[in-house]
Amino acid sequence: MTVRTRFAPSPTGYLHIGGARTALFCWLYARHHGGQFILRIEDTDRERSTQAAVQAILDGMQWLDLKHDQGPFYQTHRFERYRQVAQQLLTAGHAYHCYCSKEELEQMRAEQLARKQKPRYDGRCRNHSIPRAGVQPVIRFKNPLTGQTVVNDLVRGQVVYDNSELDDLIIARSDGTPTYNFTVVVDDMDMQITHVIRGDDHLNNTPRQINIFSALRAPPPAYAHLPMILGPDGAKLSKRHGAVSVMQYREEGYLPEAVINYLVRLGWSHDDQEIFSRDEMVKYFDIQDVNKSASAINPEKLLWLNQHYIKSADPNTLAPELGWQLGRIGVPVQDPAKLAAVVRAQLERAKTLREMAQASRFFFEEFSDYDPKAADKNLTAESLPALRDIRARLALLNDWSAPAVHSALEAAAAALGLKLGKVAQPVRVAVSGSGVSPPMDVTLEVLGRELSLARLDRAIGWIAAHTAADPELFG
RNA sequence: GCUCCCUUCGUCUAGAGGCCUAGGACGGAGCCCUCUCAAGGCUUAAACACCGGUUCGAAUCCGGUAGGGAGCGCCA
Repeated sequence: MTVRTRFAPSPTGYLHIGGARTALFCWLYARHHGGQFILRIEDTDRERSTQAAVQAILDGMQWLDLKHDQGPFYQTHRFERYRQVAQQLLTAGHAYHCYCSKEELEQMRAEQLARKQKPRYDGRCRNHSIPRAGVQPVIRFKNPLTGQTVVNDLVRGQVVYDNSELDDLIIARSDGTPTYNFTVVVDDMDMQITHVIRGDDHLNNTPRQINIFSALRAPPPAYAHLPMILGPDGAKLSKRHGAVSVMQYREEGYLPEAVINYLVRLGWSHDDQEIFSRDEMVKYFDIQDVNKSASAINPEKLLWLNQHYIKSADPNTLAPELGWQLGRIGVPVQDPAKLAAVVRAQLERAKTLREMAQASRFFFEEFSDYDPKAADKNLTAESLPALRDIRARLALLNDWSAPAVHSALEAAAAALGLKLGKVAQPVRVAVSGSGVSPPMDVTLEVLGRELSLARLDRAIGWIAAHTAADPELFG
């Protein structure tokens, strides 16, 4: 029997971290066993489901490179099938019409709560359901009254429920549309799902679903309920911290490889390994190794992984993403050929591509002002000779390369009897406008001769103007 | 309230009765390297929720307590 897993989101919002992790585990399990991964859109709630949300989910999965083998199947396209199966249950005596009004049910519920009981349908229409004029009945599933239902969960182990705890759930609303616990069973059965891997908020639904399976005389799939993902503060995920769209991670400059690697280690591990390639994940992933307890998101670790993947990426593949990030912060990229070189220069000093873009503005556009602190410290009368000297040496270079620039910097330092830093730092401020940049030699190489010399001239002029206006500097 | 689930450093985790003086990773601290920022290297602090039991021996097994979570809809 080939393994078939499914990811079954309801399209009421974007794909967030929790959903992505569920999708990843489903995908991994299928891949690990050479099986198939099915995407199913659970859109029976027509009020809340939107096409935009479907697209957002598809986009998110594509960005994370989680390809499904079949689907997407839409539950709204299968209403005829659900009607048919509901009828089958009715005929076989496993379901019945219930004419209770919503008000009646609400009252029942309130009374039970008042008596400190678990709210549940008391089955008053189960044996004598009396049609009421003008009332369209719902269909309820006849849950077994006695005995136990055992869920052999692949991550939780054996979980036993008394059937007396379960009530007769509605499988079709009065307007004829089917409900969640029913459509899931029909779909998992029809789509021959072998392993249901989902969030553990569904654990309590599982015995009901198993009972429907038996009424349908179909074998239930194996179940694996994944622990929740919590926000960094250990509280439930919220939009403030993590329950954001996975696409927002792209916008913030994360690589999909980093997000996937982060997610796979949330609730799963393989010895002490932290970094996993796709192939390694597929090879090692097993549901047995999934943890039972919820895990909190650790943004620092995600950042660390992201930096790891930035460092080890091919600069050429990152170049377009950096270009995109620069565009997002309003920096025009006239020379896309420069992007890969900038990536190479910044690889080790950016945790996200957005950070990289912010730190790389000066490569692509003129800065308006020097960073005041950096200028105060480095663009001074004292540094003027060094700047003039290095400017002259650089102008003479016929090989504008990092090693050549480096030699020039060293020569200038030696000639003036200064440490390298005393020459390099003023140059850094002159060409980048700030006190932080990649090493001077590669920065100048990437910047190019023309821009480098122009910015040195600008700085020399700036110092002249500012020191002249400030006699104190001459003591 | 009822049912079900969970509990190892701040966080992610290793650990299936002796290999545990509890290992790794992120983050923290310190040192080294260094033209800035990083990256890198080395060092270091930091945890078995609690109480009882079983056992020669328990982070590991059992029971209870406490804390946290989920579910209980004509939502999914």
